[in-house]
Amino acid sequence: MRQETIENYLKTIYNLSSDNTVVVGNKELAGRLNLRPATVTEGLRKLDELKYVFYEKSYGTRLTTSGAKLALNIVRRHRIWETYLVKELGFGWDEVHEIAEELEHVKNDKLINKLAGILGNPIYDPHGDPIPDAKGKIFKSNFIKLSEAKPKVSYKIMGVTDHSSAFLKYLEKHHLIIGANILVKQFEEFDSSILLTCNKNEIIISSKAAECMIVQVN
Amino acid sequence: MRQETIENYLKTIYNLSSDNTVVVGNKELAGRLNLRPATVTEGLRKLDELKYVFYEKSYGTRLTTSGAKLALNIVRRHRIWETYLVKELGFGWDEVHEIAEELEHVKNDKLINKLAGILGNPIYDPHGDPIPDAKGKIFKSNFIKLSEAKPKVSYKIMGVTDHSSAFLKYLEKHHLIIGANILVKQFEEFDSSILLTCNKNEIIISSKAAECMIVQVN
DNA sequence: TTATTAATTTTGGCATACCTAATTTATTTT
DNA sequence: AAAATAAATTAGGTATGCCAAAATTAATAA
Ligand SMILES: [Mn+2]
Ligand SMILES: [Mn+2]
Ligand SMILES: [Mn+2]
Ligand SMILES: [Mn+2]
Repeated sequence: MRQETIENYLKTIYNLSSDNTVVVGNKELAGRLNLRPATVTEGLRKLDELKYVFYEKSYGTRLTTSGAKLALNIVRRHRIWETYLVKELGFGWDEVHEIAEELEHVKNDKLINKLAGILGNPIYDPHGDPIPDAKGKIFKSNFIKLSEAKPKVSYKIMGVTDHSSAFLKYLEKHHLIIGANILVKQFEEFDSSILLTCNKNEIIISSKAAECMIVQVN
Repeated sequence: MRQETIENYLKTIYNLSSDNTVVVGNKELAGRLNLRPATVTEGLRKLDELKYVFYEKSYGTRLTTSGAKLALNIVRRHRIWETYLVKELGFGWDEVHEIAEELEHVKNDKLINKLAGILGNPIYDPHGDPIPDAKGKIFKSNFIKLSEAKPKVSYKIMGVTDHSSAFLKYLEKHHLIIGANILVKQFEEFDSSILLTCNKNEIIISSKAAECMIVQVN
């Protein structure tokens, strides 16, 4: 298997398995990788042979220790590059994901560690995602999705789970950036939309948007 | 054809054809690309169909205008990255070529132009190779190989044509770095080795090394 | 100019990464 | 527990990028 293919599978399995607690299904994996389920079945069989995953037919897939190690490494590269592009090269947080998708496959630990060093070994990337350290250790936090927040509680925005330019630009337009403090006023029963205040401005957020926002109690 | 394959062919043809004046042969191209001649024959047929090259069977290959344009773009990316790695990230000139071989395929003009801007739009890379500007324009110089120099003339080292770590470390050990002034004392008839002075030290250089050093009359 | 040698191309194959359509297996609904 | 639906797998196929060995063409030496 091509190294880039392996890396994309492992990274995606990692992102879907929330810390290896959930087994990943073929259909969802196929969707994320822009492949057909049949293709993914083949791919997983090979990754299983390479001992990167435990693949149980018709059931699901988990990363092995070595698979998780590689996955964490790719995730580190991706997030370090995103951070470097934003902090050192002046890109917007909405334009770095695509570039990092390519840069993450450049294999050179010295390079990544140098970038990380220049950045002061950051723990979070521009989207609030935790950056594994050189050993693969990741800072564990107790963030929740905004869609799971409680009314009348004040939160701080810590991250996003959708990295698309469209979504990030939308957030920016409403000043819903990382670090911003928001007060959840109420949930609309009808469509689960949320009324909240941010910088003294009231705004209504769709449940879809709230699903993609990560917050922490203030 | 995969984009990366195309880029590697075009870049290599560019590097072998000295400004498109020489037609490139299959055997040499195969050697540079680490492929077999039979493979290159196929590849060139496809590139010809894509209008990136003029490929004349059993004769040789030249870049078309569009092929040259793409080639220049890859060369620019490669050399900008090499320069950035050395100047901004603290790598040695002997360790950047391999990394740049990967980074050069990351396609994002804004990124390259940003790096170039930070560097002050350099015209030469760490090995003395000219860097095409964003439009593909290259600064033309009248450098010669040290092997073609004349005795009793003083030169300045302007570049190298071998980017291997082994060669660059050898040069560094003898202070034969870019910008250094040397005086060619004499050519040894027997093996074409060169006796020269650099920083008041005498040193003998093999013809093989001299072939890979680019100089300019002082 | 005819050998001889070197470069190039052709032929036939192999492996990888995909796909669609058909089939099987698992999960929901009724 | 059937029936219906959804997910996963298998079977069969295409396109790409590579190779070795044989055949051809071009270049060089005799
Ligand atoms: Mn990203
Ligand atoms: Mn990110
Ligand atoms: Mn180089
Ligand atoms: Mn260079």
